[in-house]
Amino acid sequence: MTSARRLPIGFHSRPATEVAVDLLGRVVVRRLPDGTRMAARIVETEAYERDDPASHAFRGRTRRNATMFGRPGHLYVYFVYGMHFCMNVVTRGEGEGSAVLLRAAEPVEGVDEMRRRRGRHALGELCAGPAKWCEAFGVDRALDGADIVSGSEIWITAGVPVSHDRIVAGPRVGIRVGRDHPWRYRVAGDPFVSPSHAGFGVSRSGSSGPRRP
DNA sequence: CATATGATCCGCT
DNA sequence: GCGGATCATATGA
Repeated sequence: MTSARRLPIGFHSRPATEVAVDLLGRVVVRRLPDGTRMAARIVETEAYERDDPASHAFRGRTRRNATMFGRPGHLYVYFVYGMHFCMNVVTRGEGEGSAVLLRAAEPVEGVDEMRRRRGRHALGELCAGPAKWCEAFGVDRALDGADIVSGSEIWITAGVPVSHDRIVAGPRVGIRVGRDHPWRYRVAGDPFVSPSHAGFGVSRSGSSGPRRP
């Protein structure tokens, strides 16, 4: 059965690649100011490590990425493409600039609220992508820096971890550098992952298929 | 101050 | 498969 126990600070205080794998199967819970609850099971993540040229933190601390350099166990939310938000979990330790991007999830609670916010009905289109998920959950700039270990706006419960033999890894998407690292993780065969891109997935012709973490 | 671009999504072809 | 939407951020003049 699913555990509703909240993940402790020690869970987040590890390398982003480790946390990204371990987050699969966990459940993100969102509580709106009016008390409405939403929850979704994580099926896809990406790790952004220290000294990682693809990371927002690579060129040092700025106002935008300041949360990434703060304490682990907090939410880093950023705005992209003039219209979208994406959310990350800060990992490792304060000042390190590591984080895990939450990319896709299976809706498990508050589905009607998600549908209202997304303007879409299909379950598989509510949280299948980082910006879609943020829209469904009502996550925006106001949640940048939120404490997910002890806060009451958004947190993560233990859920049911996914065994390593059911996890596949591939290159991250939407980046121009750092493609050599297979730091995008997903639950193998899960219908709620984000749409596949070139270079990731068994359906593509041979060259760079999925790998174990 | 000016400008290029992005850890995306959606609709159209 | 492709391009438009739409603007904060970063970087260079």
